[in-house]
Amino acid sequence: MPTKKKPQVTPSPERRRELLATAAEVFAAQGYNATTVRRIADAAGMLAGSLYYHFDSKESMIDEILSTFLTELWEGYDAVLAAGLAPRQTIEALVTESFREIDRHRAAVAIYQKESRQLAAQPRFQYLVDSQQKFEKAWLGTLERGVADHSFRADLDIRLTYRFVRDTVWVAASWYRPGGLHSPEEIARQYLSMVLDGIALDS
Amino acid sequence: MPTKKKPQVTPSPERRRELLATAAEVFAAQGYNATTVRRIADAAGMLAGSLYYHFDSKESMIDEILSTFLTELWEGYDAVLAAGLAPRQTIEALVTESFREIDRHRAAVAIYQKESRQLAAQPRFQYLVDSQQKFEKAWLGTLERGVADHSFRADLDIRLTYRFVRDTVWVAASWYRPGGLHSPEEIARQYLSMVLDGIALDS
DNA sequence: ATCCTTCCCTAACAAGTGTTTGGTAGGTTA
DNA sequence: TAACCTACCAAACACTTGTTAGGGAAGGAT
Repeated sequence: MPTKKKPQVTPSPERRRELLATAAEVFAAQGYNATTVRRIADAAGMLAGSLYYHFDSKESMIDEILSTFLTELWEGYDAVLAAGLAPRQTIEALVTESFREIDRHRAAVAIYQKESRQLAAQPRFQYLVDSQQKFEKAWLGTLERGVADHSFRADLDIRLTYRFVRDTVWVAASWYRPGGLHSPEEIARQYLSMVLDGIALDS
Repeated sequence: MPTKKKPQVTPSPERRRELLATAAEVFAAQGYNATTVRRIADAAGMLAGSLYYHFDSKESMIDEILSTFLTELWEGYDAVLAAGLAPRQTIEALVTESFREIDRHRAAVAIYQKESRQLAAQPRFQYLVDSQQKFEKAWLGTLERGVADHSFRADLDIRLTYRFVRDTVWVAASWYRPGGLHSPEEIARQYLSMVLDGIALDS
């Protein structure tokens, strides 16, 4: 069989996860392109070349970081969407789940926010496009159902509303630090309160 | 005087502005670090080295793009803040002004969003930190005044509210395209309606 | 004692990076 | 006509980049 022979090495998955975690931190802090493999190796306490025992490229590092995150994210989302909740309750559950994911995958979310648009252009990262479409479908659909059953206002541009809700949730990853004053659930509660009812005092 | 002698050349300011505009587009599309000077030169129809007749570094290009944008932004903001409006009207004016700036400086805003955190670490870009602090002061102060005079809800974490309002406005630069269906003022109106009154239908 | 596997190091590579230097075509001024 | 200025090109520079190849130390298995 004259296929490509992978080198006969078997790095431990735990070590890989450790290295991916530190790589994710550096990517999130410096940006993917601005991050050199030497910088990652530094943070991991080894030399640049040694990373290639565990990964075959810098690109597959960010690939694994993002795909792992998205897999977990969709586990949560699919569970919510399958629960058959009313529109408003669905939005509440999705937002809460999102903040939990930000809590668990802060670095990955930050990377996703910054780099996904660029990466999505490459065929290798097609799953980013797929995920984004699925994402839009879920949120837009829920909002539309909510307008139909009079949970949500009908006088707003629905796409504008979608982007509004989506962005307000995910940009939180840029400033959120786990272990802060507020739990993910508390932040979700306040965000939902603002998004649903507004910050103005009705008089 | 044994100081550094600048080369005795005088590029035209109009050509500089043209080149900065194309550079800003490329920076916004590809990211600052991922953008090579050869790519900018390509887009401008010249060779990489020729850019150095007009600018002395890639860094001073992004520097000039951002500082020009911030100067104009603060002209608008300062006018609003000096008008002595009530809190709610101040917020409305600031948001509207922000969307006008996004309309005028779409590329610069996108660059600012993506790169400012990184750049702010360098002494050369200290003005980014200054601007961000002034920004926070203006918005937080207005929100606090609004809570005091019962324009805004008092049951929300004020810093969370600040980040919420700030982010919802500026992330729009990532998807906004001038000449679209909605004018900046129309987008501002809808955003304000959502932020102030929420997307839920009060029943 | 030998072998094998895991994990990292040393040292280099080719390609790409921002930048510099010297030159030059074409227009304007003297 | 000569001098000059603007705006660019051509070609190289020093350096950084991601990546590879070969080797070796440690430890468990045989």
